[in-house]
Amino acid sequence: MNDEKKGRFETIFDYVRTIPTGRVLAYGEVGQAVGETARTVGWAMSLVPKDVPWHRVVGADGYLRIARRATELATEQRRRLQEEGVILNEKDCVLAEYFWSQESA
DNA sequence: CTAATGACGCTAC
DNA sequence: CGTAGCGCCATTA
Repeated sequence: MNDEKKGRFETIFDYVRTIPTGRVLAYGEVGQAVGETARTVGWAMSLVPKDVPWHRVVGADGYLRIARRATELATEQRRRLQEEGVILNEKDCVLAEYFWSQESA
């Protein structure tokens, strides 16, 4: 245990795992919560394990920033979100009401 | 140590 | 509304 040498990812992964179903968060929001920047979060997402709901992480404006690099993954992410009850706009944009807030519940 | 990259965020044009 | 550039930080070569 204690493999903290893996990097800062562990902190980010742990936070993403705490995201409830039907809710989403932005890279910057997660980064701010763990004390890292959006860049670091985005990097961690590329190495995120399967036990982490990476599909619940979207852009700060609610759009799937991933679509810019991997449109195929964006389609899969969009499908997963809808299965969890998250509705997306015609532009693959998540409604602000789906953004999760620790103080909101 | 330097250079390049990356699933970001924002401003500028 | 679309594209480009800068900042910011971590990882890899």
